[in-house]
Amino acid sequence: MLPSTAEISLREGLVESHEVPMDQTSHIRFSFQSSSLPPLTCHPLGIIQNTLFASSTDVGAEASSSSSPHLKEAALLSSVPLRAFEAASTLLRSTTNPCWSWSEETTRGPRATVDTQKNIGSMSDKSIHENLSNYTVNPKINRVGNNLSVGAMRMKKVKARRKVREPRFCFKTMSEVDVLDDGYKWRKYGQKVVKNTQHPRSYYRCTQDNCRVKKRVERLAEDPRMVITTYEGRHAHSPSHDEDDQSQPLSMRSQLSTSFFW
DNA sequence: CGTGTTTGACCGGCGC
DNA sequence: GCGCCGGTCAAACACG
Repeated sequence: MLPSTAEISLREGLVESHEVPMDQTSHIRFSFQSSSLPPLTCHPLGIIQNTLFASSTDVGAEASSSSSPHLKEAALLSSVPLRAFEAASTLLRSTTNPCWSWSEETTRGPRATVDTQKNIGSMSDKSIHENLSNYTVNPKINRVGNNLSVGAMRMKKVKARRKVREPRFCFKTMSEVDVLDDGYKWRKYGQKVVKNTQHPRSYYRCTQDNCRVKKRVERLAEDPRMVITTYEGRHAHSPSHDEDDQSQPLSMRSQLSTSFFW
């Protein structure tokens, strides 16, 4: 079975060629046709997290001072994060590979409190996407009680502020293992059996300090071979493999982390 | 002993 | 107001 390919024009003069992996263990290959850079490979989950959530500031800041041509290219690309996101999205949508599908939320804003709690395991891809993209401000979030103490009111305000919605997307893949290696290190903090499903939902948090990214992992009710991974938040750091390389020069580290950015 | 997992309790939002 | 339910906490536990 040959990999499906797609070419997406990220911006004028730069075309990427992608190969979508045929199983959940292989990686997407990026080749920059209009540059002399060698092809890059990375795991789709890593791509999506870094592409979807990468801002031009955090990727670009390191990259601009880096001697790594890949990171400089990444900085260039990250100046058009939406296009890059569209590219990755289009690629994964267009593939006929049955192992991969995803649904995403492209807008950012205050977190809703209703739809986030729906059982996506029993939802279709379409309804998952609709739910994710239909989040709106819940007016109750900003309401503070009239007869609360100042301290309590402050707590309420803190809570309201914390209700800022993190970007999230869910990703469905056919896999025997529940937790796919996406390059980041996770700690499990809960497991719950949700209604009308036989399989429990697991909750994970990124182990990195000051990183509040979470993910949920569950099996699709209708098809237990499918794993639904829902990410919430955006990593403010490189994947955990790189931690061992902190003693190395920046340029070296940049090169090592390149495959996770692009 | 440090780190990660398990699991019952608890909390808060939502619908009725 | 109350009950349901998803999400989180944290103590106990397992393991290297």
